[in-house]
Amino acid sequence: MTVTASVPRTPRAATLRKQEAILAEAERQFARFGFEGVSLDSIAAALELSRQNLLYHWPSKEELYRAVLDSVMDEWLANMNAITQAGEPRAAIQAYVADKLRFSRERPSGNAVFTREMMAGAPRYADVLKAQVMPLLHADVARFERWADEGRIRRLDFMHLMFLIWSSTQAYADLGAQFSLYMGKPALDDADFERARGLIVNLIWRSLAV
Amino acid sequence: MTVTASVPRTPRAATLRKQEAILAEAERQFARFGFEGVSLDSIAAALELSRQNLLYHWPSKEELYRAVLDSVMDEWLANMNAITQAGEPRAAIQAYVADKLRFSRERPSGNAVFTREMMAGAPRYADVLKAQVMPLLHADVARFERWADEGRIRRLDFMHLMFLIWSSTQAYADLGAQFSLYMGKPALDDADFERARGLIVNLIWRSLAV
DNA sequence: GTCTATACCTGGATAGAC
DNA sequence: GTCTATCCAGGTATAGAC
Repeated sequence: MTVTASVPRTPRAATLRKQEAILAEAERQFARFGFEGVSLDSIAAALELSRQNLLYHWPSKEELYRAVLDSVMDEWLANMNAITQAGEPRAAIQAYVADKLRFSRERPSGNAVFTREMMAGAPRYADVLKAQVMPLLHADVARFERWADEGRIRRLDFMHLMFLIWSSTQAYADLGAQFSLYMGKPALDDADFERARGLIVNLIWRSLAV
Repeated sequence: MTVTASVPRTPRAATLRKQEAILAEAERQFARFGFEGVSLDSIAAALELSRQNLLYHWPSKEELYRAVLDSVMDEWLANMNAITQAGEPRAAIQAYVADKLRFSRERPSGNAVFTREMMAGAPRYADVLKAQVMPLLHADVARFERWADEGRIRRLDFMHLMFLIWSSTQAYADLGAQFSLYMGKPALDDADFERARGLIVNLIWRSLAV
């Protein structure tokens, strides 16, 4: 009899850690090059794995891609309740913009994967976007409308306002590399995000305030 | 002797028209699926050409891709002088936002190809972006600074203001399909662009006006 | 200028040994 | 759970006939 049998060779924790590493690397690469621009080989190579090993953990490239999107969506949904939860318009704007920018700062790749998917017409994720994002958007717009009805904010085109908030904050994830290049620095820092936050919030609030 | 020899079989005009058709189709496909997501076959098929014929007109896929970017850049540079040319801040903002949105409306694919390239870190076009776009951006910021010095506008962070103008207008090209889907219509129409223009201009001017 | 044929490679995915 | 071997589709690009 050997002692090896009693020792668990591949603890579940290690496997989970590896799968998370794969997800993270996949997210990074999909963000830059899109679904078709990434090969399983390039993901595996970055982690010093073989492509075959990677396919052991996910049945296909597409499943891996959807797993990345699911993971981002989970975090996004957990963070993006700012407007509908807030009881007060100004606080809602401040919280929403700050949350969105923080998400852009902390998970730029995850954000960019989404943008790419949407630019392509969401061929692999339209169902989730329509089921999850669209209702949130309409709820936010409705909340603004109610505040306008109550005379607490001026009435703007709130749908397009949401598009502006969304695109101007998202850009700090998708185009952060370009922005920093144009400003002559290696990467965006906390101060840049703080300046962006201040500018966006002030711009919006100056137009909303009665 | 035959008469055919005296008749030019392939007039230059037809060739040019074909090359323009190729460029246009390539732009449309690169916009949606990115450089790697597009095959020469799919471009050729859409034009009812063979891939080989396509490669007769351009030496390689990469050359075709750069030709698309060059073509977009030419038009962009011709349109984007609004701020530096205007003598008056409010007119400058109005013209700039209107021009940028019009460009998003008239050439959404061209705009999207650029966004994709920048998201990837401009692996195939960084030289041109640095040489052409960056000086324009800094000139625009400098113009705002001068107007602020003269007390004609309030001082904001003009670099980030440019980022906001850029991203919020660009979104109507890159994400137009998503926006229209969220609004429950088949495509964005003139009224949508007009609403976007009004919102963005008003938002900015309310913060700039002294 | 356009076509057929072909070279050559990359990439996703499966089978099976260990 | 990881590796080697292999299959096969699709892709870029070139050669050469017409």
